[in-house]
Amino acid sequence: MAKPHHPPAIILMGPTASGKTALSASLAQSLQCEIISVDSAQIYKHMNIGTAKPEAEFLKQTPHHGIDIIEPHETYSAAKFRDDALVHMREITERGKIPLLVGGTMLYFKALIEGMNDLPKADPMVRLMIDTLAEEKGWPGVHANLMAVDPETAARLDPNDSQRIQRALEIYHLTGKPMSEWLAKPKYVYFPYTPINIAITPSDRGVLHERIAQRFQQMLEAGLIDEVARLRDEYALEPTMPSMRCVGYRQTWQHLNGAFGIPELFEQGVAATRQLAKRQLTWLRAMEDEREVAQFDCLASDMDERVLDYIRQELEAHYLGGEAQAGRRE
RNA sequence: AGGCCAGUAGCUCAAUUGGCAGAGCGUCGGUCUCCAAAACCGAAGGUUGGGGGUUCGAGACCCUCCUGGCCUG
Repeated sequence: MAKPHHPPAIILMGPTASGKTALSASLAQSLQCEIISVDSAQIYKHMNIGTAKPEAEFLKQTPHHGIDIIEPHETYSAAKFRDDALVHMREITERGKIPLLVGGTMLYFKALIEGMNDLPKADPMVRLMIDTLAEEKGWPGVHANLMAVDPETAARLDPNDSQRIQRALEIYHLTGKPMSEWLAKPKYVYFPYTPINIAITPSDRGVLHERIAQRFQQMLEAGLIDEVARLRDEYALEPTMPSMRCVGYRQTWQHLNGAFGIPELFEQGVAATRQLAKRQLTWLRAMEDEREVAQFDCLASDMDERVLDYIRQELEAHYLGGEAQAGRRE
């Protein structure tokens, strides 16, 4: 049986403030590629400063996808990302270019590459209903309800895990079947590409923390507070919306409400970013255990060249080496 | 110079009448199937400013020194 020779896709992962954007700009100069942003915050229009979007010039000279695709009051999901990304990847490949997926939203990477089970999409009405229930009896109480209809899922969830309890209950309400039953079915995996997995991680967390503080300071100087104030004026936003729960935006929202002054806004914003970076690094460690991921130190001065060398070497191996690659199948 | 107040985890602060030094935040580790920059779980961390004393037992009481703040001259 002939193995399919899938076209390449570069998977570039890294925590916030690790230099992904600069690296991708550098790679785009040497490779025929288009960029797909794998970032759950850069999807929002008008949220530019706090999400550290690439500069206009870079956006213009290299095609980008997945940036500025929804309004701040709208919602997105890992499943939508997967669908969108697969379309972009096919089109980019058809244009004879390489898709360069860059970002720090690790669940999106996982959803794209490993696929997802066929589950119903989010239903705002059902979620509202469950939220109301939670206000009455608390999440442990809702967890008890889940235990009655889907004991298997309830058992693996903490009684305070609001979002996952809600999701599990939502699936039950929508389909009449417990989530555990849906997850037991085989997962549809479709990723017809040869991934070149790259993780850029800091050899020294302290230095990353310094970068994070520096960058947040720059965001404040660039007008982050004004950006959020304007968003609040122009859109009917709530602090519970995903866009306003983004790192930096949540804290600025609180500052605008008078919860604290700018020094504390800085401290809290920086701390939230550090926590984000920590969770991203946890994801990366787990992913490295499961598939081949080349690691590079994002603090090294020659990171860009090293990554480019690695990519060229991988591309050659896949294309000239002939003997290739088993497609990912499960 | 004299008087008063304070000093406890990285930070902000708790700790009946002297009775096993705690919490929140931060930090670190982890979980993750349609909100994921989200949500959740766990862990580490202390010579209670130093030294001496009283006591079966001191973060607390006594003496002394150090540091910071306030008041007076």
